[in-house]
Formats: sequence, structure tokens, C-alpha cells
Amino acid sequence: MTPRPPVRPVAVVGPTATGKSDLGVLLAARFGGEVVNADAMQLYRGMDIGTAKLSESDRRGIPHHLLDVLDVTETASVAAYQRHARRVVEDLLAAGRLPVVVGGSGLYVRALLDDLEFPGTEPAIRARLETELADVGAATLHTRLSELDPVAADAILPGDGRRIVRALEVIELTGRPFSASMPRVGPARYGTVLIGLDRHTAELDERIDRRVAAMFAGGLVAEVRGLIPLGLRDGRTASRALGYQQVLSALDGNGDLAAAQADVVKATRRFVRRQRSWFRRDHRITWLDAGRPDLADAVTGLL
RNA sequence: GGCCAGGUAGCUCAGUUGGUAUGAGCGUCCGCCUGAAAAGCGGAAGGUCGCCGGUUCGACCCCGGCCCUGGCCA
Repeated sequence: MTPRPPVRPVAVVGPTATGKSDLGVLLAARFGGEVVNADAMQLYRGMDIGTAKLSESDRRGIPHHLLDVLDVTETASVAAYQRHARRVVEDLLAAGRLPVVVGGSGLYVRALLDDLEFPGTEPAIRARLETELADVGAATLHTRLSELDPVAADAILPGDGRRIVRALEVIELTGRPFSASMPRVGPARYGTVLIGLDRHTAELDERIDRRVAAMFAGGLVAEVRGLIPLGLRDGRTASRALGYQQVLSALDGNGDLAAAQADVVKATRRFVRRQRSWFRRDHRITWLDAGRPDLADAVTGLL
């Protein structure tokens, strides 16, 4: 007998390399669900090894959505992700399938599950402001922001050029202030159950070590080389992905791939810290140790 | 055994011509994050300056001895 599919979607979140993808497949298989990716870098076509994308066979026939939807030259966009992901989740719910959201991109998860509304964007304005940022520096733009929108200026640190530019863009575009703070954490859309997967740091560090070594041994460098002619270097988002960034700069520089590998490990550990600090404040998340033997049952009990 | 270089923050190293170490990068910890988010921005903690003695009002800095590390010579 198959368990009755829960009506509430599940989201499996948490730091990288904990085992989210495998758990996602397991849950989808058990409940007749489908996986919805919430990982910004797995959006990219051709970026497989470095993003630890599940292989076709590891997906065990479970449909995966929002994987391989962007070209390496395209800039990722939370707003686009939000539209696309919500549509997929809603379609699954309508079809009586369990959406299993899996990913470690905190902002993407919140965009999907919270009432975040992204004001539009205007490339011309953005470009102009970015040029200005390069010319006059973040501090000057921050001063301007504090005149136009004191609240936003207060929330955005004076050195954060990127965010200052975005705030100025939104103000110019909409004529309204930019809300620079995340909304309070409320009930999750669709009644989604949030599961956080984590492991003890020592254990996770070791897994990262092994995973990165496996990526290099498994052809990451060749993958990067193959993506260069497709425009990886010009990709604003893709060229910054962990692994790709470091290999790219090794290929451009001294060619020291062993050093690049060590850099990837370090950067990934840093990333884990940022992911934890992001997810830490989301009190809807029920945290589970990914190493526990009864993980699948523990999760099932929460659904 | 002799000669040389060096022993300063968890690591790699600046620095102080003697006046309570402006230390830096990395690491660690913490925070922020609304159209690049595997991105971006910020804050904090950490040092009896190898040990012992001497000179001095005062030593991380000068002197002596010792210990440790690296290199060269034997």
C-alpha cells in the first residue's frame, strides 16, 4: 500500500553537501511527488559536476523541475525564478502531486514561499547607476540614497554598492521607496512544511573535502573548459559559481588546479556559514541531522 | 660540533631607531541580505612579541645564556 500523498508541499533546505537532493528524491518517490529545484546554480544548463546536480540515474525517474533552464550567459533572476517556480508548484498541487522543493539558495526559497514582491528592473537605469558606482564609489551613492530614501539607506550598509544601486534603480523606476528589509517570517505559502538538513561541522567539512575532490577527479575542469566557448566567462551569475569561478581563474592565471581545488573547499565552507546564518532565522524550519539513520521516517512524521 | 637566518594573533608574516602592540592577510565567531544570492556587504574575538637573567625610571626592541626551527659547512 502506498502512503496517501500529503497535500502540503515540502521544502528541504539547509547548507550545501548535507544530502538534500537525495532526500528530495526519496520523499518524492515515497509520496508520488516531483522535485522543484531551489538552487540558483543548478538552473544552468551544462553546469552539472560543479553544482553537484543529481545524475539522471540518481533521480530514479522522479521528474525534476527548474533544472537546466538557463543558458550560462544568462543572468539568474529571483523574480523570474519566483514566477516559474510558483507556476510549477501550483500545477503539481492541481494534479495531486506532492511538490518537493529542494535547494540551498535562501532567497530563492523565500521568494517561492513568502510574499516577496519584486519591483521591476530597467537595464538602462541599472547600467547607468553601475557606471556611476564604478566612477564615484559606493559611499557617494549611499549619501544620495539617504536623501531619497532614509529608511533604505539605513538598512543598506554604505559599502554595499550592489544593493545601493538596486535601491536607487527601484526608486527611480517606481517613484516609491525601496523596502530593503526582508518581510517578517510568516506562514509559508501553500502550507509548505520546511525541513532543514544539517550535519556537524567536522563531518560536513569532510564531506565537502571529498565532494570537491570528486568533482575535480570527475571532470570539473573539462566541464569548465567546455563551457567557456558557450560564454561562461560572460555569464554574470554562472561565472561566479563555486568551483567554476576558481577553475576559471586558475585557467586564466598560473594554472595551479590543486590550489584551485583547495580554494573551492575553503569557499564552500564559507558558503555553508552564510547559508546557516540565512536559514537560522527562519523559525518555520524543523532541523534534522542528515546523518540520522531514520531520516526518511523522521521527515515523513513531520508531513 | 661550527656558521648563518629566524622564533610577534590559530596560520603566514609586517612592525616598534627602548615609552602600555594603529598590526595585515587568511582562519574562527557573529550579523545583514527584495530582479547577480554558490553573489554582495559589514562587525567582533584572539598576542605574558621563544625561555631565563642582566642593563634601564621603563625592554617585544639593547646585552648574556639557554631552548626550538630552517639552511649551509664539518
